[in-house]
Amino acid sequence: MSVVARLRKSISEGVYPAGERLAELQVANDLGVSRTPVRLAFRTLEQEGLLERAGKRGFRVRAFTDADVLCALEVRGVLEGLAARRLAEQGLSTATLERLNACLDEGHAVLAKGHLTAEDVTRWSALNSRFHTTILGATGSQVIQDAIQRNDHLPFASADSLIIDTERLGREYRKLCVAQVQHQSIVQALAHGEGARVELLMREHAYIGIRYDELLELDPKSEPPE
Amino acid sequence: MSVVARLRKSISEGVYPAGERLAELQVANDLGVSRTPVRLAFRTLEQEGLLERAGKRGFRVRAFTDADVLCALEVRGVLEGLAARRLAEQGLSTATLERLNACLDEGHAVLAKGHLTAEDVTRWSALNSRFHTTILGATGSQVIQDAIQRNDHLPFASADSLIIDTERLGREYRKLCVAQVQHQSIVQALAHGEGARVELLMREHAYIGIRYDELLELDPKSEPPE
DNA sequence: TTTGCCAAAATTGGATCCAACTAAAGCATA
DNA sequence: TATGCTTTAGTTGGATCCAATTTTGGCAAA
Repeated sequence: MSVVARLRKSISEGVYPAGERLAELQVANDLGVSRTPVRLAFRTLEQEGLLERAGKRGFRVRAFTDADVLCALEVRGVLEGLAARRLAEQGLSTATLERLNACLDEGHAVLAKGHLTAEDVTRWSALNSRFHTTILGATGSQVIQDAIQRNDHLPFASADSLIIDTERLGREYRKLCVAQVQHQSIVQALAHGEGARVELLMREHAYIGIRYDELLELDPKSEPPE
Repeated sequence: MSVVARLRKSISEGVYPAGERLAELQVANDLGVSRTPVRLAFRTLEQEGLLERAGKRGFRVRAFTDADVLCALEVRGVLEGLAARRLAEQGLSTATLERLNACLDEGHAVLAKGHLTAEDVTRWSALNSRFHTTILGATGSQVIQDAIQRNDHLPFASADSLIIDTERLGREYRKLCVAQVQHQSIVQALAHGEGARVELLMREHAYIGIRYDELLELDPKSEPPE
C-alpha cells in the first residue's frame, strides 16, 4: 500500500485529526519511511483537498463542515449529471447498455427477498460502483472522470459511501429500493437519449447518500436498532 | 516563480510537447534546480491533470483533444452554475451585489466607445476575473472553488482564457458585448434569487470562450485582419 | 507580573547520495 | 544474418545531508 493511500486512510480514520498540523518527520516515523515519500505524498494530498497549506510552511489536515460535505455531494451530482447527459446525447453502445442492465438485474436480485443482510450491502456496493463506473467510462473524455475522482477523495463524496448505519437495515433497505428505481430511471433515460432528464435524475441520485435518511425513517420509535 | 508555475508555463507554451516523457534530471537542469523540487512539482502537476503517469515509472505531458477542451469548459460551466445557484438560493449580501454591479459598470465603460483596443482587452480580463471570483468567493464553501481551480489548470478551461485573436478585434468586440449581457443577466437573476435561471445562464456563459466565435463572424471576407 | 528581545531548537526546502529497476546496446551463437 | 542472452548505462524511488527560516522558550527589563 502506497504512502499516499496509507495517509488517506489514516486521515479518514482520524489518526490525524482535522486541523492538526502534520510534521513531515513525525509522519515519516509513523509510516516507517523517510521524509522523501512523505513530502511527495503531501503534495498529492494537498491537490486532493485532504491537506491544506498551513501558512508558508507545512500542511495541516483539512477540516470539513457539514456544509462542505453537502457541497462535495452536489459537486459529484452536477459532474456525474454532466457525464450522463453527454452519454445520452452521443448515444450509448449496446455493450454499455447490457452492462447497465446487468447492474439493474443484480440490484433487483439483491432486494428481492424484502430485507437486507450484511452480505447484501457488500453486493450492492459492488454493483453500485460498477453502475457508476460504467456510465463515467462510457462518456469517453477523461476530463470529467478526473474531476469526479478528485472530488471523490473528500469524505462522503464518493458514490460508494452509501451505507453506514448497519443498526437500521430496515431504513437502509428502503433507501436502496429508492436507489434501485433511480438507477432504473437513469438507464431508461439513457437508452432513449433523454439528456436533460438523465442529468436531473443523476443530480438527484447524488443526494441518496445523506439527504434521504430523514425521508425514509418510518417512525423513530417503531424501529428499534436491530 | 515556483517550479510548479514555471513548469505549467513551459508545458502550456509547448516547451515540453504533449505526449513527451519528462525526465526528472532533464527538467531539473532546464530549470536550474535539483531533482527534489521537480519531483514534488510532478506530483502536483499530475493531480492538476497536466501530467499523467507513463507506465510504472515517470510522467509524460498529457495530450488534450478538442473534445477534452470542450469537456473542461463544460465542467467549468456546471461547477460555476452550481456555485451561482447556491448563491442565489442563500441570498447575496449588498456588498457582493455592489461589487458585481461595479464589474458591470466597468464592462459598460470598456465597451461604450464601440470598438476594442489592446488596453481594453486587459481591462476586460481583469474585470471578468473579478466578476467570477466575486461569485465564487461569495458562495462560502471552499469545495466548489477547489474543484473549479483544479479544472482551471487545463487549457482553455479558465474563465480568463477569453480573448486570443487580436487579429479580429471586431469579432472579439461583439463577443464581449454578448458576455456583458450575460454578466448582466446573471446579476439580475442573482439579485432576484432565481437559482435555476442563474445556473443555466452561467452554464451557457461558459461557452463564450470557444463556441461563440463562429456565431459572431459577420462574414469571413468582409473583415480582413486589422 | 508582563512584555519584548535574543538565542536555540525544530522543521522545512533543496541538494546529494545510494540502491533497485528498466531499457538499451552489444556480443555470442544458431 | 537473425535471435536471444548478458552486460551496461540511465533513470527513478528512497534516504540522508545541509542550509535557511520559523517558532518556541527563556531571560531581562520595565
